[in-house]
Amino acid sequence: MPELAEVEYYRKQWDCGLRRDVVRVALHGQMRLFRGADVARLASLLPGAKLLGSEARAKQMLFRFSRDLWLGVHLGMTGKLRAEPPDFAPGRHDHLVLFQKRQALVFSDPRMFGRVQFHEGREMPPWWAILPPAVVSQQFTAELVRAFLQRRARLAVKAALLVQSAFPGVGNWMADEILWRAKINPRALCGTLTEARAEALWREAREVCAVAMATVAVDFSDPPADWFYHERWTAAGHCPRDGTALCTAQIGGRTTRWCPRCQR
DNA sequence: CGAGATGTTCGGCT
DNA sequence: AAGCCGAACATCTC
Repeated sequence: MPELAEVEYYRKQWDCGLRRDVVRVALHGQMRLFRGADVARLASLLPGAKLLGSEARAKQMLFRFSRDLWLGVHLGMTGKLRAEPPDFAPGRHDHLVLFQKRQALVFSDPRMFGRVQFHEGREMPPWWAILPPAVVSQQFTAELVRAFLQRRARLAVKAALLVQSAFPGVGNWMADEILWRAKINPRALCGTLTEARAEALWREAREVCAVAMATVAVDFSDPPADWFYHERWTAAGHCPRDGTALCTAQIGGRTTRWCPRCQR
């Protein structure tokens, strides 16, 4: 589930733990989720540290603690964050739980495609600092998109939208939404897009991200009623613009839906 | 019961 | 050699 706006929503689920100490940590340290992380140090250092702040970027989150400790979380396909009462008993899929006096901060992920990273140091972790500029930011220019499309000239535009180094935070449903709004066929090769279409792609990417952040990210409410989003889930989906039955195919390795009439 | 799921990474092929 | 594609990861749901 988690793309850009959903990640921001889940980040806030741990806000109730801000400015409070971690008293105990429970984790499934042997799981794949913790690959590359020093689990022993995480478990020994976090108790006694205070949660000071958090931030979401693209599909990732960073939690900052006192004592120069940092926790990175990627939700993968099925990851979630939530808060539970302080006497919470972790279930099978609750792979990391930070117990505080008044609540337990829980990270769960049944499929375990997510990831937990642990960093010690005054500076934010290097893997966080190198994330590309957000799609909604000033630095995300039409020129940047145009250059990327040229570099990936032989790649289907749908697959291009899923490249995180170029469109950070965009996932499968957002990619389909962007293409529908820009009226671009998902199979079109990046190198064949006219300048005007490249610009439309850039503009709609920003718009979809901005509106998702204003709706989904706030309370997990649905995007606006006239979005393609609502039709793309249903087997017999129709184009919100012209009523044409939607096409379905695997493009860029992912299920893709589009309107064969207005997306050329 | 089989197929597919809103993500990433790796290995093999061109 | 860069870049593209499909498979793998592990579990749940429809």
